Amino acid sequence: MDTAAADLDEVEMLERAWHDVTPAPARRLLIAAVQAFGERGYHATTTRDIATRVGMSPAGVYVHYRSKEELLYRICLIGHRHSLVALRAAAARSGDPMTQLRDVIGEFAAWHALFHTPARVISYELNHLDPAHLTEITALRHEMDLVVRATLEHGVKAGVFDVPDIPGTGLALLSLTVDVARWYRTSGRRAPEDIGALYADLAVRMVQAR
Amino acid sequence: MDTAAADLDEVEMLERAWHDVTPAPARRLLIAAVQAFGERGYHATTTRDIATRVGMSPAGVYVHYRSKEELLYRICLIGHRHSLVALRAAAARSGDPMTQLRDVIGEFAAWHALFHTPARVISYELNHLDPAHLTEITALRHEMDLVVRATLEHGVKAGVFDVPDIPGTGLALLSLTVDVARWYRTSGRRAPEDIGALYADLAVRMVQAR
DNA sequence: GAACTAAGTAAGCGCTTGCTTAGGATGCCG
DNA sequence: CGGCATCCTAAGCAAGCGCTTACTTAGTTC
Repeated sequence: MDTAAADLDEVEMLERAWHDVTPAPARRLLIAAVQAFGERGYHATTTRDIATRVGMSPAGVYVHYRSKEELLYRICLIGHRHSLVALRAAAARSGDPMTQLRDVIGEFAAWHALFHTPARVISYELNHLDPAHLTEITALRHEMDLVVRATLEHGVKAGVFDVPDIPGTGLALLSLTVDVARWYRTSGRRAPEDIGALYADLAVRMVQAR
Repeated sequence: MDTAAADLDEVEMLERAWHDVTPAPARRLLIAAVQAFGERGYHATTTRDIATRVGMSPAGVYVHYRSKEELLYRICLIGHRHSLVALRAAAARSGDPMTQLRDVIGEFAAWHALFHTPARVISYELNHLDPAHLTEITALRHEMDLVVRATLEHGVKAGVFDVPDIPGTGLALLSLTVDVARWYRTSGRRAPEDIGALYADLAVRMVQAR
């Protein structure tokens, strides 16, 4: 798979996933910001860069967004909301603890690969948010923690998981999936669903008695 | 444990671990850069900030380093060398595959917690290096990959590990340890050695037959 | 057609940044 | 004591940054 084409795929996916960001130029700016922030980092990205990516003048950004920070805030908000929706949907799919764990970890890992650029932004650039925004986003991140932890508790209560340290294991599982965004490359040899399958398998091993 | 005191501990550890960076003002600048880059990110850190942290004028930085990028390069170099040394020492400690795996993963995870600020810099800011420097550092990172992979191969060959996908599992194990630098807080409830122990346990579970 | 709205531009502002230059201070050595 | 090396400073430069302002254009409504 050609990398430029894969990047185009990610843009297309974002256009679809973020179709409710309107008007269209505002959405295109937000997606351009994701690309730029993901590639260069928030502070190394200029508003001129973002504007140029969508064929606007630098002042065009301010027609739709109050500031550069607002772009980041919006990205973090929509990115976390979407990943939480994906996570919760995966958790709700099965009542069987082992299947549930496979679904939760497998799909979350795949999500981080599929949307690796926004995932990178929401995981590594969020510290550049204004304090109030950071607090809000941190709370959303904590929600993910709770979903994974509930999945482990479910398995322990059902007597099929052996997890001596639920918070620690939950943190490790979440950590595994989140870090996919750092190392994943569309030019790499593993497709998102393969990563998901591998991680689901490893998660199951982590909760079983030795 | 008080956070400011713990940060001071990290500075002291770095003063000791980096004692061969001379003269002393050069070392103090490098450590100040680690703190600043770790807290704010490379691009959001000014040379004035770094200089001020060690009580120098902004021009003082250039007495010892050619550029801001050279600070980052040096940090990445020394950080990776030290973590590689730690990793290899852990791998060499035992000939028993299971113990070796516990040592490698447990101590690497603990290292990322203990030195979480430089670890954060070398994992998340390296993309801001000049291209030639980035290539060099990327090769060092690849060395870590090889150590972990060799550990898995050792166990598989000895017939005590069940790892269908060695590269993938190696990547996941490395990913687990590297991501400690992102989430670890000295104010958190887990000490580095506790994290190491938890991760060693999870690693062992990941390589055993289900 | 006039008024308004939405979306955008060109120009520019005030400030910041990484870095350079010219010079200074201190300590050491012959 | 003079020369040199080391370590540093004050001042300033050129470029760039996020953002503002005054204006333009196109579309819509009455």
